Amino acid sequence: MEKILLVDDEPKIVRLLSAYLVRAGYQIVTAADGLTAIDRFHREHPNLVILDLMLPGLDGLEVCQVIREENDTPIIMLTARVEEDDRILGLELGADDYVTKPFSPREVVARTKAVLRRAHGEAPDVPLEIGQLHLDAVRREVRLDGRLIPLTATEFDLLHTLMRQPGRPFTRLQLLERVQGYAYEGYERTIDTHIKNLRQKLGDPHRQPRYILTVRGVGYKMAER
Amino acid sequence: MEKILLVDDEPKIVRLLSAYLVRAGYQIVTAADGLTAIDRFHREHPNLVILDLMLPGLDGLEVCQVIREENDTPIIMLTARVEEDDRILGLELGADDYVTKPFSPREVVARTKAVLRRAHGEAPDVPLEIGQLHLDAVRREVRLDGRLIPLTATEFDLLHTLMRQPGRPFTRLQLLERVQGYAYEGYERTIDTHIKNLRQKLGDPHRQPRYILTVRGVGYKMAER
DNA sequence: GCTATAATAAACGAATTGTGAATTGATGGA
DNA sequence: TCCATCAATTCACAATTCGTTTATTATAGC
Repeated sequence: MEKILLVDDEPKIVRLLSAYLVRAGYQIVTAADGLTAIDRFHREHPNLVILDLMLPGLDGLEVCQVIREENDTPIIMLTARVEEDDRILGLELGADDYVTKPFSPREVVARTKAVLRRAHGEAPDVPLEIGQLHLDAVRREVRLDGRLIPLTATEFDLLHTLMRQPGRPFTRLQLLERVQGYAYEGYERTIDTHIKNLRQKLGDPHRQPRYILTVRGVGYKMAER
Repeated sequence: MEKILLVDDEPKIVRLLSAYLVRAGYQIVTAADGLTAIDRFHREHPNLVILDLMLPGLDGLEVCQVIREENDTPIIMLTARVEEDDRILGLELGADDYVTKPFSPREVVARTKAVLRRAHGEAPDVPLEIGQLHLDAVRREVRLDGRLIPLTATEFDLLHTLMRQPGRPFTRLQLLERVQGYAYEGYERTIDTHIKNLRQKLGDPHRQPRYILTVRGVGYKMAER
């Protein structure tokens, strides 16, 4: 699980962002001032730092510099509105991304994901192919024998997950998490319905399925070819 | 993140352009006179220089020459004079583009993007064509069945983004980023309204759209032909 | 055959999108 | 400078689609 160091002196913002980030599956460590931030950084070795520009004591820029001198941990800066703060103009942030206040928590989560993906050397969306079943992740299209199969967003994500690791069985819980995000709360058997619909669209009878195989007692898996 | 050196002696213009460029995702370094500009240039190694023609001390042309003698960093000139001479002179001295005052910040951002794209050897602004819909990125014109369709700047950028990769769906967040700049802060569904207006202008009913297709659960995409 | 697990169909409720209208902000001219 | 205009954004509500749940039937494995 990836660890994020969240540095802000406003408890309200820390609470809000923490909630969203935890929901998105990250582990959160917090600090309310610059010195604590650097201490936590050394102790915890976070995968990413979210840093408010204005902090008591050592401010965000200084913390940013200290971190940069040590390693390449990605940094996202939270800044006041650009137009109103001349300090920002011509400033070397040294950050990987920044978000201006007021921001939406969703935006911060989105940028966090993007920055971490970049940092990991994101896996490119290679076209997947199993038998006559082709999936293009960029276009979000699935073709069977060359014919376009219209899928809903959920069905597509489900199939995509299965096709990325053919032969590996996924539990319903894993599939639910993948499809609904980490903050799932629901009935495992929802997946069954999606699988049913997928099989129908793919003309894949459950009796002798060509593509989506049932793993009794576990969940489902993709045929290997 | 790309770094831009912005050289102008009018603080108002520096503030205005900085705000727009930061919003567009660039990192800004500023200078108010020619000598400082050259100093900053050496220190900061910007990816692009935006240069006012008239500067105290060393003027823009001279700064341009100095930079050109050293390397190929792209230069955009800002000029208040309208005479042809200056334009030609500036271009002869090695400026990659020029903008005459009074200019709109949007235009400067647009040219900045274009010049940097060119500098990276990326695809030039080729005319795009889907069915009877033609888009000319250089002239920022869109024609349907040969008739000019007047679009706002945002509508144009949105359509341009979609048309550059027909068949690929874009999320509202991706479109917002593209249209409002990197540091967007806003409501995703603003995009819906722009799409609605675009469809209206293109005579593209949402029920059986010819050009802009809705991808439910994802966003929008351009038809492929 | 018995039991646990999976498949299916149908009904309900939640989420997404389209749209008109109101609001805010920028731009240009008198 | 003030006003008129246009663009961009936000909001509210209706229409639609999709996801989830429930109930029932079918099946696999012991």
